[in-house]
Amino acid sequence: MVISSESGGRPRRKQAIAERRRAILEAARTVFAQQGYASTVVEDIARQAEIGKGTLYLYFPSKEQIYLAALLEDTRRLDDETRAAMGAGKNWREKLRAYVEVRLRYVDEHQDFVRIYLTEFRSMCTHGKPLHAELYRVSDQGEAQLAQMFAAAAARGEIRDIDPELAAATVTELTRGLIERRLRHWGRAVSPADREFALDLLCRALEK
Amino acid sequence: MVISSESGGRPRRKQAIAERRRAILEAARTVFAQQGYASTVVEDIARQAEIGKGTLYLYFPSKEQIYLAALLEDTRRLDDETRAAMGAGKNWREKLRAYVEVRLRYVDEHQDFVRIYLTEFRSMCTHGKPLHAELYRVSDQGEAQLAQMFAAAAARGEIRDIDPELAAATVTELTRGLIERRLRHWGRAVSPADREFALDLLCRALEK
Amino acid sequence: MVISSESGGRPRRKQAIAERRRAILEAARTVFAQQGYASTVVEDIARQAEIGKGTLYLYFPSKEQIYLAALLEDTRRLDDETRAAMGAGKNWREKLRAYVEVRLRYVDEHQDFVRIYLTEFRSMCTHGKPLHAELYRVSDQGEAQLAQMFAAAAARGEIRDIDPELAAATVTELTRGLIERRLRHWGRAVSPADREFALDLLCRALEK
Amino acid sequence: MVISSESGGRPRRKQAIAERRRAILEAARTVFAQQGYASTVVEDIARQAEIGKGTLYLYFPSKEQIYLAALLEDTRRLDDETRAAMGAGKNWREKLRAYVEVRLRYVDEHQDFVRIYLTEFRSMCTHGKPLHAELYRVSDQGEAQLAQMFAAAAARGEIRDIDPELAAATVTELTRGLIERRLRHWGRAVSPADREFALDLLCRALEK
DNA sequence: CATGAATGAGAGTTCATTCAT
DNA sequence: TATGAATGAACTCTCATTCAT
Repeated sequence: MVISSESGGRPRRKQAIAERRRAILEAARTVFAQQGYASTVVEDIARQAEIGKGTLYLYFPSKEQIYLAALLEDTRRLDDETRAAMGAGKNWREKLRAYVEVRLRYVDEHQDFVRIYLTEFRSMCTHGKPLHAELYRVSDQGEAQLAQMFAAAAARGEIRDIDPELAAATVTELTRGLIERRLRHWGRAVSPADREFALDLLCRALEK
Repeated sequence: MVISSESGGRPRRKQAIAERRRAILEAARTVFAQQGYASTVVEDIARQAEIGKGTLYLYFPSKEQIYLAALLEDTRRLDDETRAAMGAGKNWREKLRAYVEVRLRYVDEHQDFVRIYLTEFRSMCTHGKPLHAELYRVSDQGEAQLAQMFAAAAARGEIRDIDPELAAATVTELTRGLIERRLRHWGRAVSPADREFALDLLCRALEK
Repeated sequence: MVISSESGGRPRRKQAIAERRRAILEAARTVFAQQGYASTVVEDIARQAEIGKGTLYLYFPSKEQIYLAALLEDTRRLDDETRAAMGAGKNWREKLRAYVEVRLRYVDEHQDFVRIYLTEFRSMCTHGKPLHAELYRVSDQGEAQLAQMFAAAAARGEIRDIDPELAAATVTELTRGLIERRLRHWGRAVSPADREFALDLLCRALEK
Repeated sequence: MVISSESGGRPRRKQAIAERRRAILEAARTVFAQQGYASTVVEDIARQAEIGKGTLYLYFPSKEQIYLAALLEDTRRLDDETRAAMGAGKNWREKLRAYVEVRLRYVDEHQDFVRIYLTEFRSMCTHGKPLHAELYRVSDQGEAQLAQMFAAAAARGEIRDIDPELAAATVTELTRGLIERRLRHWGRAVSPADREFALDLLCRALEK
């Protein structure tokens, strides 16, 4: 096929660039997750992505930006999935369960990202680094959704009258705990029990 | 020259060395907490400790070991205080509250340590670094105590029949959440409400 | 396909190539003059010439060769103009004035070239780089003409009996001084006074 | 001798540091003069100075600063010598001759510096680089002295009534020409004749 | 013929660690 | 014992040049 040379050429190029970016980010996640930000050498990422060191710098301006872009991309995906899953829930219990389950599923499928997110990213946050404001925003979105949901449920009298933001923070933290445990004892299949324990605990504490 | 008695001279020396080590660790904590592990330069620690850079290497073999030693020392202290406070509690509720309150108090008094612990340390854990096995052990001790306590309470029928380790992990995570929130929004005095919310949630979920 | 005649097709091509080369050199001069050799990036030249970066390498084998070619071309032009102007002079005074004025005019019209010539080029000369022997030759030609002229004038007894080469070198240097001053304090319109001062000085020193 | 341990120690150290700085600058001059600024690699300077690459950075913050410091040091020395020599001259002719001779002598003794000064430095000047204001100042001082001298001589009616600054600039340029010629044709001992030609020319042009 | 994405050698700089004093 | 000047391996990032399209 020789059709679409002029009209298709540019989009094809754009797509190729996007593809390359994605590949680099994928490689970066792998390496960052294995070695951490500081120990990762730019050349490692290039090797993992099977491109030249200089090529990286055609797609990203610095090591740090690669890192942030990798985080941002995955954070967005996680947020999208969370939003979708919670939207499908019919009541607060289902939505709560959806939130937790999406996140746990994400760990299994994107172990690298989560490993980075839980450790390196927070470390960077704590120490001054301004980072992408965008990343912060997306990062907090999940919790914000939970808070809204709790506020609505409380307004309808479906749960006790609690501070929705506190409740949301609590859910976030418990979920993070589940994730960390799964990340640590990889393979040990206790996760379902863990999850049910946490969900049960939350329901008992929130319901009227 | 007075020949120092074996039994008197050596201990004195040992004590002086221990004192010096402590001073170095104190300085290290301050600097690590402010700048993070990677950004901290060995010379910063030396300057903060008001000693020469080379002198550091008489007391510790590497930057990393200073870091770990600083963490270990404080982790031990925290564990000691936790043990003492929980011991003073008369029932599971009091012990639980003691656990949480000791840790929250520790944040206020040792902000530096906690900042390191919550961010940098976890980052190191996740990535290969074997670290001190000792540090891991001490670090998990608090949670082990909680688990024992829950097991005992369950045996006595004071709480529901739950997996004590899961319960302990949950408490750990909620407490960590409280600490992070306090660390992030320093000054915002909502912390007591946060704490009571968490404790209330735990009690509701655990009691029969 | 029309087989292009050997005699007609090729010259046309050659001309097109020469045209392209000239355009590249023009662009190169602009950029080199603004940023200096070291700070200039090959891509800057390509952009200025409105062609692709790779295309440059079809016309010149390296950045350095572009630089030298740019210098050579302009040096040749300057030499041509100098020769013509001096040829029109009727006696040594007029020829001398012609030499100086042509060069000063050249500064105004080819500021870029002169800027490169006075600074970068000399730097390269001094340090090993063999450069184009051609460039050296053309570059010295103006001075050689002056020397010849002084030798002739001395032979005719119109000026003192001085070493014509020394006199020529002196003229070269004074002219270069005028040019540098003009280049530095651009706009300050004292240049005519400067010029007359230098010419007057030379005449006083040379005449019998 | 074991005297002066406390009281002499610090000054000795300061002196050692100054000595080291001087040695580095000496090495830097050698290398810069041979290869030019751009082609010189920091490691070359270190090797020439017989120290480690990192050690350089204990004494200077950057390659550029080494360069400037080398220039400044020598420029100061040249200015000092010029001032002294001109001060010793009893009339404008002697002072003028002193100026020229000091500078020519300097070339013989500090070939490296002069080579840098004449080529690289001017190149840097021309292209934006702010540099040490100090370096500019010192650099212009010699010419300023000449101008003052001519102004005084003109006021006393010893020379024609010319613009002293123009005259000074002219002397500077002629001297620079002498230096360049000497630098180019090293060994060819025409220099005395060159010098006398230039001086004779200046005197003829300036005197009443 | 024209292009610009890809490359990797090589640059300046930092810093944990050593060791002569 | 205490020191900090010295070190060089290792880092991130640049850019002249190539070559598949």
